[in-house]
Amino acid sequence: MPEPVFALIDCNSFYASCERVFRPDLARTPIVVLSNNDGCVIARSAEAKAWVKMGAPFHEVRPLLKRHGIVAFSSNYALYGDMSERVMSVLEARLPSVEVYSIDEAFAELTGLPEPLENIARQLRAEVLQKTGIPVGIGIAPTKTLAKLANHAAKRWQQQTGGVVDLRDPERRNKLLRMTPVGDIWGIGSRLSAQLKALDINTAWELTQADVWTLRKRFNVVMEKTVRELRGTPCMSLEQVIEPKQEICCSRSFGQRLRELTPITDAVTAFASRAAEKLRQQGSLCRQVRVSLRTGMFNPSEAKYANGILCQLPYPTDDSRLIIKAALLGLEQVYREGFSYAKAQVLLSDLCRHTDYTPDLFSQAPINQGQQLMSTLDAINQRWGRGTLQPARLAKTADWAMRQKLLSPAYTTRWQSTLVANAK
DNA sequence: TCTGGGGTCCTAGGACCC
DNA sequence: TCTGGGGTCCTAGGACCC
Repeated sequence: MPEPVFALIDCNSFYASCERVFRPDLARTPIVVLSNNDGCVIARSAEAKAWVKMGAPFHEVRPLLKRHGIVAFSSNYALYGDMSERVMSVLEARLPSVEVYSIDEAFAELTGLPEPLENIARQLRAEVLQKTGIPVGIGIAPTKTLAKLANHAAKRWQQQTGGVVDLRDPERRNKLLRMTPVGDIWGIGSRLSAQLKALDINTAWELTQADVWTLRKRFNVVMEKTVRELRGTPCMSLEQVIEPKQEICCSRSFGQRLRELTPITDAVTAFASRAAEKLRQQGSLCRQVRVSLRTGMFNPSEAKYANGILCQLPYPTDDSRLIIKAALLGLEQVYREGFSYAKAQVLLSDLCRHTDYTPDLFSQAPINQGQQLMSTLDAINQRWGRGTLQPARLAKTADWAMRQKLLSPAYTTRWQSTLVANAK
């Protein structure tokens, strides 16, 4: 058996790069992309990174953006999702096994491909750029955790490396491990990093030198796997099968604070409806609906309140109407007068596969009732764009709708092409 | 007099990721 | 005025059973 080789392919400043593909005039202009509601900065082009921190509240950095000529965009997930599919198709066409890990990252196994792998990676990089306009970095290593690290290095020393780093050479690996802070490792967040520092483990290399069993006892198996992977022993494999999600969530901050129950009811109806749609998309049923509601958490002068409630459904279902009904019953119990609410969430849990569920003889589950209606609804919404058909109770213009003042056009979607066609 | 112990299931909460 | 959204895995501890 040949030693396994993993690659991590990661798009550079993905959301910012997507915006730039359709705005070549901004090729050298620093760009940031904002979270929903234009709340905070969630992506920065390379030039913007020097000036703006990740997660910085937009309203705080606004003057700074202006001062440095940084252009801001509201997030446009329809666009990013579409660009992501294009990038992944190129990878899947070229590589034998690909695991799409997130919207902008994929792992791949390069085991057995002809050397030098670095050349394959460089060609791949060029092809993705040429076909999609998106620049990527590629890390190569014997484990996923090390491939992540290699990818970091490829981005950090883009000029010197040409965006590709192969960490299979132990000497090169140790050199990099010694200069990597422990908190930069995949799987070590801020909490664990602080705890490790308290044990005088500051760099990735020091972590590889620590005793695995002690670490396992002090932390958990995840930590153990991380350490073993850093030492070069693969503990994680490529996962190509997409498992159905175990929870489905739809949550948004409102565009403005809401005090009255009515507009919040509208929002929760919309969130429940969207969550039910996702549920049907993956062919699952749910038994539980959790609704939660909260006020703003940052402003000290605002009265704070946060509460959630779990509603059991009488039988597993994917029917929007039942899910909305349960969510609204929950909302009534959670809502208190006198607060300014900032955000609501609908979470579907205790899921099972549609095909696995057979209602027993005496259950109250109606067989197939509403299924026809739901699939028609989904078909229309897929054909004409999300929200074409909605629950009747939803108002046309919503008080809760997001603020997205800086949204780019939907360059790539069918809905947009229809609009353009009509305009002609 | 004496008040077990082991296994399993479930849930909440903590930590992480992008 | 204004601070995202959507997930996963692991563990501890309680409930329950025998």
